[in-house]
Amino acid sequence: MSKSNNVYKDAYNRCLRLLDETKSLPSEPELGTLLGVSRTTVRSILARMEETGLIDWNKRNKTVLRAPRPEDFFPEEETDSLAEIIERSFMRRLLAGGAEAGMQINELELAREIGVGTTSVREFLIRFSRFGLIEKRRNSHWVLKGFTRAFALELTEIREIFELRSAAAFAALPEDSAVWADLDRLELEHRQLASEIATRFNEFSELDERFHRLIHRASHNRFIVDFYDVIAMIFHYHYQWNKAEERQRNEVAIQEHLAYIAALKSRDPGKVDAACRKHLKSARQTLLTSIPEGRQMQPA
Amino acid sequence: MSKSNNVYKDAYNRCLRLLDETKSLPSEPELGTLLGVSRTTVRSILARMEETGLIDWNKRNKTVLRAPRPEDFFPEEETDSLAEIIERSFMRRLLAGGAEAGMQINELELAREIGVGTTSVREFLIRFSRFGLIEKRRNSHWVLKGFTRAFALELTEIREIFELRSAAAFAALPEDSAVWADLDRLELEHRQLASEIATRFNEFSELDERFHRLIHRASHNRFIVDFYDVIAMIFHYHYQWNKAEERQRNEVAIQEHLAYIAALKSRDPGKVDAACRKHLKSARQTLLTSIPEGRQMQPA
DNA sequence: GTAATGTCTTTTATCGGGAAAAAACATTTT
DNA sequence: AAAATGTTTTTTCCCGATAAAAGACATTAC
Repeated sequence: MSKSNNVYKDAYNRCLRLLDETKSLPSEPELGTLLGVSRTTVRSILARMEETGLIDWNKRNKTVLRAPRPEDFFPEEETDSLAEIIERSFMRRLLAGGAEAGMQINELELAREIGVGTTSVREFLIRFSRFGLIEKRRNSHWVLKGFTRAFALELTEIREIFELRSAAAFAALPEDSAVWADLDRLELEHRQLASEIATRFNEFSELDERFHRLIHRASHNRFIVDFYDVIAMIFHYHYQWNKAEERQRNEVAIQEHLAYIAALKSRDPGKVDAACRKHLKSARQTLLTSIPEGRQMQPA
Repeated sequence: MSKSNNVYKDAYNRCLRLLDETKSLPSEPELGTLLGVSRTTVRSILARMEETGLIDWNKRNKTVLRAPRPEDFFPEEETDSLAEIIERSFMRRLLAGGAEAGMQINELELAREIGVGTTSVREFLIRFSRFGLIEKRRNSHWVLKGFTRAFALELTEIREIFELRSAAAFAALPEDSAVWADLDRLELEHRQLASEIATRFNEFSELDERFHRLIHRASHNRFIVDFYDVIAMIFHYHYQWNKAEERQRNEVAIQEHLAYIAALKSRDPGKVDAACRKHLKSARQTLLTSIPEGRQMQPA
């Protein structure tokens, strides 16, 4: 079987959405950039679109013949990369409970249960290990360290160090830096979301990530920027898992963000520090309350 | 070929050194713990030792018949794991120059040149990516970010944040903590090394790592502890590469460590902070001077 | 002559297989 | 009965192979 063509399927689906907007598609290289794939994949997409009568394709001419129908799309689950499938499956087990600290992780068993090769699982575990939740025993199995209270505290400690620093760096950026426009745009999005919170509260998670990444980038330090991957990952699954009071929490967070943005715009270090601290404190609280107190990691 | 038996060969060599010290070897499980391998490997070792007339092996009885000779040992290069081989080979290229920032890294080519399978190279690159020197383009090649001045500055910035924090935590540890004994032992080792600096200056690198790891552990934060892997890796290869003024540098560093240790023992936060800062500053300087000024990373 | 399309080559992502090493189970020894 | 040895099973590590995807080169269109 070797390799699934999820890249093609995902790009195909995204390309279908373009058909609604135009009467004819752009050049192959242009489509490639637009969809983030190579020309090889673009040509496969065009070939299929011609086959299914969606477009008429003749060299430079790619005329749209009809609007895409629901059945033209590939099923969602076929557009995920193996890495995403493995990650989701792994995180589900991890958060579903029964995943005690100290437990062994078996590559072969994981591979079998998910229905993929061992190589993909190995690569996933190696990549995943930087999140600090698992650890490798040389020439042997992986050990689960567990999504514990200790983990959350260690994670948020670093987050707070890094974000306070990044926020200070952000506020010190020159007037003509492009980030101020980015910040304005984010502020607007926050206000829009706040006004429609009743129906759109679940969109906050994505906005949250973009906001914090913008701030972290101001550190100009790859280790700080990369560390946000760990935070984003944890919060991503945390949000999926723990929906209790979601709307309420997000409403509070939006207001904190707006205060934080105002502080950044004031460029007053003291205000920035205070607003940042306040928000981080409640973020930590949210995370901590979702972790059951009972089980603690055993000392090694 | 599938898998090399380097674990066996390395353990065999280490086991040979035990023969000098005793008249008979301990039980199989005990040997396994001692050598850090499974009983399966222990039994392979014993089997060969019997074959080559090194021991007489009969059930619980493992009598040493003769002292090991140089030709009994497996060649050093056969005892390295594939991961180590790939890492060394990769770092040599990286530091040997000609490795410009932005350059592409080709898995297949690397695998061919080192003479290993692509899987091992891929796994290495994934593991290595957390050091911040390379980056993956989705569905495509890796990009070298380069061992640049910017890298060194970003690395040392984090190091300083983490170590100042860890040092403060260390000094605040209770009197009865085991770390104070560890620190005393390290202090002694420093003094011994200082007195024989003329002949043993190249042993400093290893002592340096142990010292800093001890301090970082006081943070009780896995992300801080793990980050020292990045520092250790960089300094390890940096030391191998840049031997200029090595003795002089190490002599200074030992004195700084001793002052740092004294400050920790005083448990005076102000003194700790000052001694730590002073040492980190000169460590940063050492690293920076070894990096050519000229080439800078291109903005993305 | 620039930028597209058409064609061919190389590289990446992933699997299955096989030897090395670990782990589990059964049996013996003290 | 605790701990060793003997035996069998399982898992990890690593390679080679193959389809998907990217990339390079050749050709054509404007």
